[in-house]
Amino acid sequence: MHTEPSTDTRKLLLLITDLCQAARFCRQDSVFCEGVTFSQFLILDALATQGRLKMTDLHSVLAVEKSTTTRLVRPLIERELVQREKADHDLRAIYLRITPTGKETYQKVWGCFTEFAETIRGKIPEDDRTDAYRALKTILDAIRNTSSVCSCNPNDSMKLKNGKTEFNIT
Amino acid sequence: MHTEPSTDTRKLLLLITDLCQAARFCRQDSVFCEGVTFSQFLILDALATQGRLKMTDLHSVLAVEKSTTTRLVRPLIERELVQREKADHDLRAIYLRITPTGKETYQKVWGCFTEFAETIRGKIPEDDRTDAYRALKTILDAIRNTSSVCSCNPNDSMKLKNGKTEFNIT
DNA sequence: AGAAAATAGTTGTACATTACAACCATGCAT
DNA sequence: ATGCATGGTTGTAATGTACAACTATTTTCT
Repeated sequence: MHTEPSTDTRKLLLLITDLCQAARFCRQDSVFCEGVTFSQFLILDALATQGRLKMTDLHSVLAVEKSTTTRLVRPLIERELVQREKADHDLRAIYLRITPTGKETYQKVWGCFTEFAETIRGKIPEDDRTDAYRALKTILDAIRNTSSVCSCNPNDSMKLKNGKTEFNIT
Repeated sequence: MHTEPSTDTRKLLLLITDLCQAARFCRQDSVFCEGVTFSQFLILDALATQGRLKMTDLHSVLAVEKSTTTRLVRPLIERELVQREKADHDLRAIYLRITPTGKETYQKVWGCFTEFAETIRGKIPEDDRTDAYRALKTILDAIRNTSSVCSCNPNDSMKLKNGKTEFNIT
């Protein structure tokens, strides 16, 4: 059986659409609680399970740019769920540690997330579960490891976004 | 074999983390071209394949709030990739139609996306492919159909959001 | 030792995605 | 009619995100 490429492309488009919707859904406030967003929960989780971490470590946990990490962490520090510590071996680095309050909050939020996770789990036939997880992981990895700079994109200097035009006259 | 809940919850957390990253990745500019974003591509696709559509129809295609639809469509109209038409049977409704320019752009972007899709497809073992797609769909649907308002969330009035503070660590 | 390069982190800026609430115009039902 | 429902836009704002510029420190190489 030969799969026609364009049909398959469309299948992937639909899947990715669903994927984006699901991702959106998972980050909704209603999934969490205590005023903690998904990213913040990930940070708390990393700190709670791995102990003291540097900002750099968080970059890879969150897979975001360093400036983004700074901004994601900020509200946690303001709320004193996380605290900053100077690293003595390197004055540039900053360690983060979860505070006792942070730990409490983390546990509550973990509770919320567990409810959510259990509901989802309940909707996946038990027999399929392991396979489904594995399959999902395969696809997600495939997506993430695709470094696609689309070939028709040689020079996006005059990209039109939201009606605002920039002309590069050289 | 009994699956321990908390382990399984963690498994789902990791999966969802990956999911969000993948979704983010898929919407990157590098996947598309012609200055069209993922959502805009979806709109063009819907119009190209289904012909004239009302804003309302797009709400469900995109699964977003109506105000969001308005804003997503706007740049396409400004760039004249899509045009608005009054519906005569209902003066409130507005029909959208893809323009010839829009169709051209759509085809180019579809090309970009095809490249992307093919790269991904190449990374999923052929035997697994059908199963993987199905499994993914199962999980995504499970997620989307989970109406989780977490029970510890009676009143999130005192939420602290991204304030602006300068760090002072001494 | 001193200059150059690399690394850690913050801030400025900007954009994408998204929602809720308020609003306007039109259509429908009682 | 009058009032509720529907389709759409605008105001406002939160969240996530990146890139570039900058500071401060550390490392590396001459």
